Amino acid sequence: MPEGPSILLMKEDLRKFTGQKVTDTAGNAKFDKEPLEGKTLLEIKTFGKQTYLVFDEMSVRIHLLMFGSYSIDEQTKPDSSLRLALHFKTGAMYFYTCSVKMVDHEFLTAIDWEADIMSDIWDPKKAEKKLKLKPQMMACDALMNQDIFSGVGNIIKNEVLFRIGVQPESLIGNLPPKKLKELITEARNYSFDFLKWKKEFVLKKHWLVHTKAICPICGEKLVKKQTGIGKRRSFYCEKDQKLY
DNA sequence: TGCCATGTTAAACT
DNA sequence: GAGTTTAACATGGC
Repeated sequence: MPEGPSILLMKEDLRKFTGQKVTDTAGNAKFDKEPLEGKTLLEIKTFGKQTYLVFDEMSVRIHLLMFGSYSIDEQTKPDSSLRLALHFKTGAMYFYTCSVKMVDHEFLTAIDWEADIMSDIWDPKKAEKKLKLKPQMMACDALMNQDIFSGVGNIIKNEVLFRIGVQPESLIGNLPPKKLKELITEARNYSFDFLKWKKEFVLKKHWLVHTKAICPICGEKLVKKQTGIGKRRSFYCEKDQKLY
């Protein structure tokens, strides 16, 4: 389910509940849910892969992790697996298999919202600055770094690196300035392509290297390898992606 | 059936 | 105590 663009789609789905009062809560989330009852959902904010349901004094932070899911109005899974449900007059939202936490307003103000790859206020210059501070970082780790490219996940990482012809283990400091800029602009571009394809249910169809075996450019076999700090799988072409 | 994966955090190490 | 590595969590698809 969850890379940044998917989270944005979730926000769209949830949006109809903003301005409404919580009438009831349920789920096995391990915090006291009662204070939410009677509170008005003021706003829904997303930051990368995180979603914040904003109430007057507190916010609920939701992270779908690897397998999280949600549904609207109709509960599709058994009670026992329900992490959190918020009921409203007109329906309800349900979250499963996810991390749910209460956070205070200071938590929200501490977030660097300009680091969100999907945001209107996304700041590529800022990303560039952050990258230049860490020349020893591998390109694959840079893209997965949620403080720099909040919202980018492993799929986006692989596809972006292929698009710009950079081998995942290339060091940021070795990239020519032009490539570094491409890395930043394509991270955002691809995320919006991802969003569009996801909406049309054709996301997988557009993968060029992720989970693939053959390079779409030269027809050679792709390399599949765990790379970087997170040891996440990378798919790349040794011919068409240069190691800097 | 068993393995693996769109992710993060906390515990357990050195 | 710091920095680093491993484990835990949990579900669905192949």
